[in-house]
Amino acid sequence: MKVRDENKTDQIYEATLKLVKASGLAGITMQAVAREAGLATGTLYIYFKNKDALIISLFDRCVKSSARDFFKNYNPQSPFKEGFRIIWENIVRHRVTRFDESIFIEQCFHSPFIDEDTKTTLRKMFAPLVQLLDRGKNEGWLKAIDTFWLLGFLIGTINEIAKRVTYFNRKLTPDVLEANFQLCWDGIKQ
Amino acid sequence: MKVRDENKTDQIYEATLKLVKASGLAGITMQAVAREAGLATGTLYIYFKNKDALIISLFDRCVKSSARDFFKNYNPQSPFKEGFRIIWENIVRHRVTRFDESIFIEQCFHSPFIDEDTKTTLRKMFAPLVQLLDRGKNEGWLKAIDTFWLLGFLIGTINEIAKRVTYFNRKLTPDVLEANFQLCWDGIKQ
DNA sequence: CCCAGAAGTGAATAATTATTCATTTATATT
DNA sequence: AATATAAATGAATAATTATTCACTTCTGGG
Repeated sequence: MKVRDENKTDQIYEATLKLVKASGLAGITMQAVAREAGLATGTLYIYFKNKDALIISLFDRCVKSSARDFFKNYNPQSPFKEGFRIIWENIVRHRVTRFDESIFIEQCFHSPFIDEDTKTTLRKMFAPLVQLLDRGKNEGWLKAIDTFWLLGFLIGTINEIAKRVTYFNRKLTPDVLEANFQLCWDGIKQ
Repeated sequence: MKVRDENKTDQIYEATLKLVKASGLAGITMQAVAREAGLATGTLYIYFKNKDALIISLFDRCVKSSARDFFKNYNPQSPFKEGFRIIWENIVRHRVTRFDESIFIEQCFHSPFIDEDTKTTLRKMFAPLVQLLDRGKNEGWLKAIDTFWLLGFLIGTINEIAKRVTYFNRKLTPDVLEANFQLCWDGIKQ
């Protein structure tokens, strides 16, 4: 009996991400994904019920991958600024190195594939950062602005850093990282 | 002889923007656009050669609409901070009130419809802001960080403000505007 | 008030894309 | 080594969507 090669799931995911990065969700076809993954079209349907299932399942994987990376090495007990810097850099690095995932998530957000519930789940991903920001305000580090806007401010700048590194072929050198951190930090600090 | 109703072009544009906002470029069909615009499918082909032409033409209109709004009431001779505030607020207001256009431009950027040349054109849209930021650095208002990153920082936060106002149904009150301006300004200021 | 000619229509057709399935290939088990 | 069973294939089919076109509806000019 031939056994299922679970690597193929990843091959399919990576092929999809690559194509979405290159030409968006609108440009995706099952044939293109199969070709990119080096498989026959029919094979996709062994691993996924249909196109929707593939997209939704990949979306889920991307969200989990983000959640894993964002709070790596973060200890909620550590001093505020230290913890903040770790999370900030984690998110930046993740968005840059897995830019294809970020684009995919962004595109899914405005697509017929993802429903409102799933969007809500995604938003919960930032919960530990929200808590940390609240703590930062209590400890007097941060401006007394609604955490909702503080978080948006941070996410916005980080997303744009990732776009610029990718589109303009910039490197994420320590200098670049430091300059951008300074921009963020001076923005939110009391 | 029946004469062409140029309002229809706008009807078609608005219908497309509405649908893209609701379910992304991936979800767009000519039939859906026609239905949304209250026209027959065939009518779309009187006003546009085909789907690609519709998308590209709308993209162009959106870019022009942005360029018009971004630098409204801006006088390059006025004091730095004053000019900066005007442009900043123009962009925020435009992104919020024409959020559908922002989403559309963003989605087109990652789609098979828009080519590299067109993307380059779009990026030139910010030229007057780039100049102002350079001047701000010369006059000692801003941090000595590559204008490339200063611009990215500002665009990123503004985009996220627009997303949050829209998705979470917030109002762009003077308070909200002021708080977010403070975040941006404190970030970039020397 | 008629007519020419273009706008507007939507069902028919063409093109593209998703999905299936008969067949082939591979490999665990005996 | 033979068998059984599931993976893998890709051409065939189904479904969806873009585009056309024969026809109808307007309306400006005569």
